[in-house]
Amino acid sequence: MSRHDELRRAARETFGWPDLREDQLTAMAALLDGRDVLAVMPTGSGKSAIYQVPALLLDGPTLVVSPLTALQRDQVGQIADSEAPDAVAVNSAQPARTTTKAWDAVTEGDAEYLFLAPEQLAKDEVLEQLAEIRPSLFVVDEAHCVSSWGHDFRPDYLRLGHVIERLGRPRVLAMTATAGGPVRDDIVEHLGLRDPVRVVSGFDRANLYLAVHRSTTEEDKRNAVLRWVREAPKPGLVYAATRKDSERYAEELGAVAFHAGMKAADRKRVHEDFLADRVEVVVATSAFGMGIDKPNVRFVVHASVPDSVDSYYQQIGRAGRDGERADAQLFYRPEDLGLQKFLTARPFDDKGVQELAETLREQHGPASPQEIDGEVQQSHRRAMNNLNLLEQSGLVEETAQGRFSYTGTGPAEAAERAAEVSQRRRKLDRSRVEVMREYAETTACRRQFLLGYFGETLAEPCGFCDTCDAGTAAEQVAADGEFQPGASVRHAEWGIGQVVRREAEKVTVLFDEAGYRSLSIPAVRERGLLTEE
DNA sequence: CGCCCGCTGTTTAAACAGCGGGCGGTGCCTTAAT
Repeated sequence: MSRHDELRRAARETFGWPDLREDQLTAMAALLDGRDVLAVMPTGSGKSAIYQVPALLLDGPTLVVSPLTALQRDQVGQIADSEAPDAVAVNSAQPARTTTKAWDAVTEGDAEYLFLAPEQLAKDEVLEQLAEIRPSLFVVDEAHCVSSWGHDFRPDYLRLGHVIERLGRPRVLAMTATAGGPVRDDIVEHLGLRDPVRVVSGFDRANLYLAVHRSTTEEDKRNAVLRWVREAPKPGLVYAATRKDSERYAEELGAVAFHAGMKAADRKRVHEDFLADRVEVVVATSAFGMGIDKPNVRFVVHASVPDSVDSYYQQIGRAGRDGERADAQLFYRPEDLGLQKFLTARPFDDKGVQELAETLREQHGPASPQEIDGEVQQSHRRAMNNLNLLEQSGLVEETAQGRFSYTGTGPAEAAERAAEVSQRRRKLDRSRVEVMREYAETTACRRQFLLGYFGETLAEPCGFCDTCDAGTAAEQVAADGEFQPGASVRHAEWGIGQVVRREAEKVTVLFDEAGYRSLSIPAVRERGLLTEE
């Protein structure tokens, strides 16, 4: 029996799925062959199947790294409802007794799927247990978190590559619905994927109408948001930039707020009420979203720009999953970009890096991250961020299984090199905010813009966005063939990059060092700023 | 970087302008105190 037939049969018999799509089969077969896989596929396209089915055919349990305990609970429940072998979770949100049972089930081979957050994998005793179990498949769900959270908010995401090594390098599957170029690179690099099979499928959401409303004053914008949402078909979702704003809009709209400052019970209730159509409109910060798979969301309104096109696309992707018309409306003021720049520009922790470097240098022999964490007067998050920075600076190396040593000279060098790494990151983050500006301000086709950002091309303006309606999209189609998306270019100051977007008079390039930059074509021509490689 | 809120001072004494300080988003996990 061919690999594909074998997979189809397992899918049918165990999960009751009548057939698998070609891209699912490609990814699954690659895993059976022992390859690493990066799957970038829209939500609702059966991403989970990609690990659930091959897991049945591989010896040894499957580890699934999942960012939220709520998601873990949902997925465990979903598998329990099928004929598949058992799934369990290990996290702090469940009673200790449940966790003990979960470990027993996995150790004795009674459970096939084990869900945990990356923070669990930062603990030595967890790694020791897992190493004995010898998992055959390592899955990173919502893998964009590696990039969006790993660099500061949840640094354990950036350490998963080491965890994979430590576990004897099982094959790895990284899955996400949204990832532009740098995010994909981040995932591949930090998970240490080896020549991964990349399965990337359709980004276009043709039933989403895309539009941007520009306002001059804050007050005008507020009123425009309120007016639009009041008149729109429901249910819908409004994204606000701050907690306070989400509450204010919610009150004015007679809607419900959702943000991370709320009590867990309240958040749970809002989530459930929205899914069950008991609440028509939720006004949320970016906390709301992951795990929301509701078919009939008629609009996603942004009352403020998010921090990147990646986030924007992720958020508007929650609208119109039933395929019916839905709206993605962005209410834009350039001033709102300031907040996103502030939020993505966390200061470099000079003292912390020095303390960590000093501690590492004085230790006897290589140490585990947990031991290093215990030696410094810093929170886990700070310590791991600083360890990650030192590692990216080339000053820390894994010199024994799961243990790390300092290879640099003094703390001064450490601080200097780590600051450079940190600054490069910040530049990229800022440039991603700038691309959000470009989206909001373009007169070209918005869909062509979004798809281009994710490396897909749409030959003609889409005819289903505000710029197409206004007739400006057609004017922005470049008349010549120079600097087309994908072309490699070189800039005197910013070095090597790749064209991600071309308009009639403008080109946007993703530079390896400087992030996203937009250049005017006349200036480029006149001063010979860019050369195609 | 820009807002909002609260304080000050002004002035058709109850409300309003002007100014400055503080604040702003994502979730694990842990453990101590009720």
